[in-house]
Amino acid sequence: MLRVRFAPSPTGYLHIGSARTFIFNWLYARHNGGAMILRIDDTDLERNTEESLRSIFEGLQWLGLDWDEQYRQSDRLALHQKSANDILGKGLAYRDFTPLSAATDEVAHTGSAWLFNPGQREISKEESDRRAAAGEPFVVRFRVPRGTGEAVTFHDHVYGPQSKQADDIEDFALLRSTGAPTYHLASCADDADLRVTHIIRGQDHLTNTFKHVLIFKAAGVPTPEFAHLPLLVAPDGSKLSKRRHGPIVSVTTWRDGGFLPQAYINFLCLLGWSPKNDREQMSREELVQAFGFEGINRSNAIVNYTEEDPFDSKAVWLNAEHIRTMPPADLAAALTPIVEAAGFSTAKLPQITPLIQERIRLLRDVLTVADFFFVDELAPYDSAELIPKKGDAAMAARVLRQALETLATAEFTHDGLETALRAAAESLGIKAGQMFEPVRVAVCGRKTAPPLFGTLEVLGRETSLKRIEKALTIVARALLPAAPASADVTRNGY
RNA sequence: GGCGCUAUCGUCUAACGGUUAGGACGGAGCCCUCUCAAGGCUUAAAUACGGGUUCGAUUCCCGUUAGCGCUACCA
Repeated sequence: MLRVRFAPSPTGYLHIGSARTFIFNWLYARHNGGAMILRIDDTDLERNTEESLRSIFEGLQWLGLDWDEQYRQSDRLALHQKSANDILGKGLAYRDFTPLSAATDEVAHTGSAWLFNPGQREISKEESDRRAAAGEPFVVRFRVPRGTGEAVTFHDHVYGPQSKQADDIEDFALLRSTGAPTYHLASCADDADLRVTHIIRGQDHLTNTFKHVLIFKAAGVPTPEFAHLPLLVAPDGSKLSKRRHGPIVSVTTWRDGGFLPQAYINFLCLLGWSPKNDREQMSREELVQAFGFEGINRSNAIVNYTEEDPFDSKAVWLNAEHIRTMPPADLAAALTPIVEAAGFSTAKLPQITPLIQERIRLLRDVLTVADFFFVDELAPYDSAELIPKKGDAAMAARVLRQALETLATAEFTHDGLETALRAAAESLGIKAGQMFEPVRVAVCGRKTAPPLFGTLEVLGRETSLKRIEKALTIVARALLPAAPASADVTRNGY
């Protein structure tokens, strides 16, 4: 049975890179009918926060991907300690009694790589046991084989065969002086105990894997398969961090920015993985179907963003593609919480949605693209906006008066409105566009808006007429001769 | 410093050792059109550098350069 795990440590919000690691693990599990394990790696008591834990679950919940089993490392300390003591008992690890301060000084002053503290490896079992029993503090270190010329090797499903001289690996810690396990030990002990068959994680763990292979061998358990993922980095190539790159590294920022989870997952998958057939927009099912280690890339991928454009343009495009191709009813449902949060009624959303579906790229765009459907009173706009191309204020006034008359009796359907308004334009002897433009501005408050007939239909006769009347008064004011008495008004008007 | 990994358009990427180096986003232009979108068409834009191996290297090998990672009693 294939088993994979995602093991975040609750020391921050859910990071975009972590989300992708989760997604790749999930895809691999689902593609192969395996089990997905969520393990909270909370062995660093000092840095763990409940807030962070909440944020991780919040992010995963939004992605909408499930898992089959869930564990918390802090519940499993006994297992970790037993594992470390087994290795110690076999003589494959040793106690290091070097005081913490002395050790750090050593590291700081040494120019070359630190490998182990002098003298500690040679302490006899008897002396070691005696000093430990006497209460002297120590850390348990792995006894990395030295001077034997042997290499630690493993095969990575993404990076291929990996090898490193044991002599280049330092005697890393297994247990701290508090008795708490280190990440390396806890991670391996749990992976073994949970029978994880494939470890899929960030490439930042590639060199740690040599240590892990050593631990698995020492523990006498089968070594899992490995697949390391290229990292997600900032445009300057540096690691994405909240401090340097801001909220863009947090999954919730994308959620709040108006991304569909499916589109976000789709985008993340395309960063460092390719289906190799030029497919871009893919559903969750298609991703599960297509996913495999063969498509994973080896070089880091940049998440493109700028101050002005916080979201990668490809992510935005992909989101728009998903929005355009989803059933309107689903889109309306996705839009509902956003419209509600803005304090508007969602009653007309089902009719509004088809009009904006191919015009919004992020869900929150509904608030800027369809605002005029929701408000009672249009925001003030410049009277000049009402003047049609190659026309003047007088033409605008004529158009609006005609529109008032036409719309008072026209059938309020898309086709009925189109016929009526086109006929109205003809009767005025102007181009259709010259007719539509003032009406559009009158009912939408701006020139850029969804198609006019559908818009009028959704707005309804009453609101449409009211807004056109209002526009007419605005034009009429602009048409007033510039009499001395109204000079001030005119000047202020502009 | 030591060790490890990586290197194709601005970005994401494709290319059994043989292609006019392909696609997508973004950019530019044109078409369609009631505005905006969407859609269609066109276009600019890349194999980091230097050596090999080979009839032939984006592809294999070596070196250089650059970037990233690890080098903690963090994960």
